[in-house]
Amino acid sequence: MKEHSPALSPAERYIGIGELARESGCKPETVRYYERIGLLPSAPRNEGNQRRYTASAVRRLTFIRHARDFGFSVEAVRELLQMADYPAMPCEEVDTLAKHHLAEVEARLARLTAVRDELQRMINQCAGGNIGQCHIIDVLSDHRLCHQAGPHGGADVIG
Amino acid sequence: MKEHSPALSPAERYIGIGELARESGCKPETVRYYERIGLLPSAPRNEGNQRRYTASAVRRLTFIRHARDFGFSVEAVRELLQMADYPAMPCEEVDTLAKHHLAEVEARLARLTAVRDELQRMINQCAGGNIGQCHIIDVLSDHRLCHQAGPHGGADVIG
DNA sequence: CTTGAACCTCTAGTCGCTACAGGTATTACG
DNA sequence: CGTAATACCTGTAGCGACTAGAGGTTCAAG
Repeated sequence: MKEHSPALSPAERYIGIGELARESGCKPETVRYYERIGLLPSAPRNEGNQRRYTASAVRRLTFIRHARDFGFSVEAVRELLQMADYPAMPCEEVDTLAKHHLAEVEARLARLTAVRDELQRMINQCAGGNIGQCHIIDVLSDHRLCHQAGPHGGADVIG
Repeated sequence: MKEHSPALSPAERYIGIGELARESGCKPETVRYYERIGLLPSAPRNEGNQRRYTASAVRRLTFIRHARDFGFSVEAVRELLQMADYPAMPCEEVDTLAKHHLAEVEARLARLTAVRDELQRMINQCAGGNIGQCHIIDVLSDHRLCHQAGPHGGADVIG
């Protein structure tokens, strides 16, 4: 017996973790990871203990990957998935989550833009002499040479 | 004996890790971490085994923090520090490092901008009904609804 | 001399995967 | 049918750059 269930419609065709991963743009390890942390339900297994997936798993995983690509955290994706599971609910919460995320993205953009401008200034002002005269090292050594108002915001907050 | 060395000039005054951290804008834990990974040299200790720092440590740590604020990786900072230690060397390498980093920042900016635009579009098109009709969920479910050319680039690459 | 803040080391946790190691299952070919 | 390549399994450890906590010591002020 190759598959767990007999007589499947084409729409219910089972695929392995590799094909699922290919179709949704991630790696098998990541799929198993998502299962472990509960983003994907535990997949049914065939007789040889290998995970079998249907088209609905492809859809769910595609949703996850896409939301992750947009920069939503795994926890946010978890909430989005819960919401997506109840199509009759008002979409207010989805909207709120998306707006909150947009605000974060805009904040990061602002910081990153400031950093880019400052980096450009640093580089443009480097006359190409030796390190002792190098404007880049100067700026890094002394925040006052920086055109920013305050601190840039901490490394983790930049990216 | 309170301090390790007698008769210090005011410029050589010793401070503790807390004051160093305050003056350079990070936490004592981070200072110890930087020492552990070799960004800061092992600090001399007083008789009670506590780290004592001079103004040069403040300068070095400020340099580190500032470079990190600009988004340079710890490894890049390590290289910058080495270069800064040799002021007579040509600043070509510093320039290259900075330019390379600028290119990365610009790439991130481009991706983040694309994400912001798409998020804005998603949110604007949400009519406020229920989740079944929600454009945000639609876009996340189906990449074809996205105005992007290709994939956004993977979550880690966004920030 | 006592109290409380600051300091010490060591370990483990964060986030979102990714990469092994060491084994089993499936599949394609001859 | 046998074999070899590939895909899959579990479990654990690693990445980067810290951060947090436990459990203890030292310092500085009153």
